[in-house]
Amino acid sequence: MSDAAAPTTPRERYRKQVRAEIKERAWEQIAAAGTSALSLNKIAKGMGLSGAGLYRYFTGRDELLAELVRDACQSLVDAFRTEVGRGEGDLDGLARALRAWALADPQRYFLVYGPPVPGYSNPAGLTSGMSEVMGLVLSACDALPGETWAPFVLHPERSRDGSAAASTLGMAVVFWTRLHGVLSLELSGQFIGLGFDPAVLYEAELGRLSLSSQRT
Amino acid sequence: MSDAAAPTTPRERYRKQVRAEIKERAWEQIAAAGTSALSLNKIAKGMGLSGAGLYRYFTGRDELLAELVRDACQSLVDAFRTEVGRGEGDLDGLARALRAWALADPQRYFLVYGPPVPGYSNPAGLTSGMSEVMGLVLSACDALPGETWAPFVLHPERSRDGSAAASTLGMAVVFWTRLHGVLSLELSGQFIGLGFDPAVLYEAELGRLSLSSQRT
DNA sequence: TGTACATCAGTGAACGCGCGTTCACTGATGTAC
DNA sequence: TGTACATCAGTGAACGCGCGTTCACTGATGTAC
Repeated sequence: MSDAAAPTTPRERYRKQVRAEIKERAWEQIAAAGTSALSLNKIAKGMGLSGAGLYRYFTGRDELLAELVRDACQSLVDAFRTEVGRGEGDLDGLARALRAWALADPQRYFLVYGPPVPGYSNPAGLTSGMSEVMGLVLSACDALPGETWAPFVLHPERSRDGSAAASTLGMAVVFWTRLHGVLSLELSGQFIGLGFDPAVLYEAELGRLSLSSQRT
Repeated sequence: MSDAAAPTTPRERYRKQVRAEIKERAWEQIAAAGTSALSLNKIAKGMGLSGAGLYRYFTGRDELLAELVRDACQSLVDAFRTEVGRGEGDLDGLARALRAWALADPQRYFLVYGPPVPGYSNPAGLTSGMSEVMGLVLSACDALPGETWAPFVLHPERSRDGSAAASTLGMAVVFWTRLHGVLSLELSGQFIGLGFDPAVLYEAELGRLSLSSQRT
């Protein structure tokens, strides 16, 4: 919790603080009406600033958006790391952390895993945070008790080179796509009125993942 | 292909034609830059009309958007029905039709199954077309050779009332969420640069669905 | 400790833009006698 | 077949709005001697 002993002047501290509040209010806007509703002017007014004042802290809308995406990724990494730190870094733990993180702010989830935001190219260079997320999922898959993930191998002809990682990687992708399938439909409100309990669906898919691993 | 013998006056025919062109250009805009980029004025200019001219055909942006959503649903229903008509109404046929339909216009897919569009409330009343889509998937699940879908039953305590539909319904939901998981991530470009072939992933998930059914 | 200067947060006005939408109006197309 | 009228497609100008962004400027905060 304690900040690093970086020699921060009062001004630098103030800048960080204001930048943080700007981003906080940006998240509120996004949570309320989606990414396209993000308005620099409204953020400024909300903080008692003139619209132009924001440009002391961000060079423009694009930079703000880029940093929001980065923060979103980092926040997911943190959630996963916390889970790992508590000794819950197995597939179940990560899956539940993922769902909790997504439900806490659906728009943030879609900013990372949703359709590309019109003005910005997020999937261009895979965010460094995202590769870490994948790495944690891979670790969890690797540590599973099941003997083989053969059913999830994608390219059998490629796994011949002795790399046990091929099946693990296939497993991780299935983990990702199946949970995303339930989660994104839930966050989109597609289950409303259909009588399904999204939490049950999610746990059921998760259980089926673990089951197929314990089947020797 | 032949129109119904409705007594259409030339004017009515012309109106339908212009409305159709408006929607066509609207789809082009959405395909190019997402739903939020839909601009009535640009559509009008593109057709050589003044911006105000559009209001002869749509009461406003909302009505146009609503009709686009309806058309998108109907188009998916048509794709499914065509597949059924060709005798390919099984799970595999529907799944492939779904993917082809999605790839033909990713934004259209997201308009139906994606995050709610800011200004419009699509999932309020389940579109009548969507319930038909679900119906066709249910039929396909029901016609599967497997003896039981027990692994997919969601609420075992509820399926005690002899309704065999409980397991079928669970199966249909899993069909939906798993394929959506792969498809939506593919359409979002999330697989780019990761070395996966989305088509292979999709077929693999589909195969696993069928496999678990053939296991007595 | 006090003065001179540089740095920087924030203002207010303006720019150009595109949006959805309204309104009074023109001109062509269809209808009724 | 020709005339009088109603319907309706489309225009052009305007309204109000909010957007991102720039620019010259003010006033407070920090720094150097």
